[in-house]
Amino acid sequence: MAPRSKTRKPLRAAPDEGALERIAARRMPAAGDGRSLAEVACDEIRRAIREGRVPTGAHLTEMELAGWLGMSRTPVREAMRRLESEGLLLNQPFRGALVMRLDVEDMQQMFAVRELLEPAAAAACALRATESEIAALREVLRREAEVLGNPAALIPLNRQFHDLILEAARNQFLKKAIAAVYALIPLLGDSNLLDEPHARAAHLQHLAILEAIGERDAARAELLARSHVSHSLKCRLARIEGDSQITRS
Amino acid sequence: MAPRSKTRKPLRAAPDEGALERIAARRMPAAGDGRSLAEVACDEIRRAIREGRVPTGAHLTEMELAGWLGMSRTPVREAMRRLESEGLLLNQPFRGALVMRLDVEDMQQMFAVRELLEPAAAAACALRATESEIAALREVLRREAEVLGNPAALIPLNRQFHDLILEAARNQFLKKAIAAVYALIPLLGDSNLLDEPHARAAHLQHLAILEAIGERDAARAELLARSHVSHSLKCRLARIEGDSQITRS
DNA sequence: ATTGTATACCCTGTATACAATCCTTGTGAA
DNA sequence: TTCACAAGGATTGTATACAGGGTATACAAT
Repeated sequence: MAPRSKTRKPLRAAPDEGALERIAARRMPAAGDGRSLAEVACDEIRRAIREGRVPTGAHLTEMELAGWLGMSRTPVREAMRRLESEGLLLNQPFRGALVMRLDVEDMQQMFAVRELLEPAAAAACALRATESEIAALREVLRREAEVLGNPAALIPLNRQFHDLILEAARNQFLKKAIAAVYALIPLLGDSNLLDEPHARAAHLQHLAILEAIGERDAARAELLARSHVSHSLKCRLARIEGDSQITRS
Repeated sequence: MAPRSKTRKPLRAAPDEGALERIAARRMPAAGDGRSLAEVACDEIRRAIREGRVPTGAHLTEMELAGWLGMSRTPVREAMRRLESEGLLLNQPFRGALVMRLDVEDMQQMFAVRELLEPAAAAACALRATESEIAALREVLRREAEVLGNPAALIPLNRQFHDLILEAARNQFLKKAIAAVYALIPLLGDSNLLDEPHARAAHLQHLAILEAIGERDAARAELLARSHVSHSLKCRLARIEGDSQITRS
């Protein structure tokens, strides 16, 4: 089917000089921890974007990232395609990719959808969560209370709280829809939870939501979740005066 | 930040011997129509799934698909990763991929989320659509009326109607969330619109929704869109007695 | 000085070679 | 008979080679 004329050249004809460094820097597929290099690349790039080390609007090339991450273009390429489909990168055919940029209006759109989806998840959770799932939620909030001043510990717990609710809502499509929105959160820059007063407020809201869930009061859980999202947006907007990655429009 | 070592080689130094065969077997990236092979592969596989030529639950390997599509593993791999992230394929590390399978409960979950998102889109559309967008919607429905018995023509128009509403809703995140859900529609098998009575009913519902949008009545548009989705689910459920790809649980 | 054209270069898109991993299966011993 | 374990095959994960597209720049022509 492919009448290619094969002037088969040995691909390994590269001169041996530098072979030592090669071997020393040998990378196994799925190195060590079972994660593929493509996954590593994906996470690294995402993290760099979230931390602002790669500014929004920056131009990225496969070779550049491959050099930075110490791997070949193939897994980098895969990672870039994935980030593109998540919406973090904007691919320009034959010309590399741009780091997506969100303005204030985009952020408001994002929160508008979150105000739709997260309350639905809370309500479904109130209806369908098992007792052990509710116990797990309580445990997360108990630990959350202990680290309100420590964002590095708090942020994963916050994430876990939301993930557990979503899991208990028993709807893979709700999960997918929310994931599609959450994917762009790295573009928003620093989390609200870096600010301790807001962290305390958010924690209290979590407690209230969980209480409603525990009482199987779906309507109240829904309402509280909506105001939780809405409060989070207000905090973000208030902070935009500062150094956020979000461009003021 | 680009530690590229440039061993600048003359790219034009290719010897002329064998040039004829090369030209005969020429493969261009982004062949002809501007679409990359990876995109072609993605669409082909998706289509094969939708049409049931690849049954749900089937096991796929990269080489197999590469052979079928007449291209190398690289673009196929890219396509599979994309379809995996859409949720159509389930990747099993080192073991290939499975075509995802939805049961009735999954379908009900999907429609539950659509009942949340599509009414929101209709409402936002009613608030924000320009007059020319509304005119475009009218035009689509006018053409829809003419092909109610011709699914091949009807289905793209139906899609266009929903896309135009989504576009007019002016919310990229709503768009992303709905896209995440729609991505799995190919797994549902045959469209409801193959059935002319249902096509007529759906068309009438479209007209009603558009009328509400034209009158800028967001609440009514929302309500009508919800019942449109709900009706669509009922039709799907009624058809599951038959030959659907959906497995009865 | 400005515009048209050729050319060189960077980067992507694709193919293929190679390495690592997983699963299967067969063989041996308890 | 059953379990442990090793060898082998199948398939993915990764690296690299190569061709083609897109753009900028230099040079020529007006």
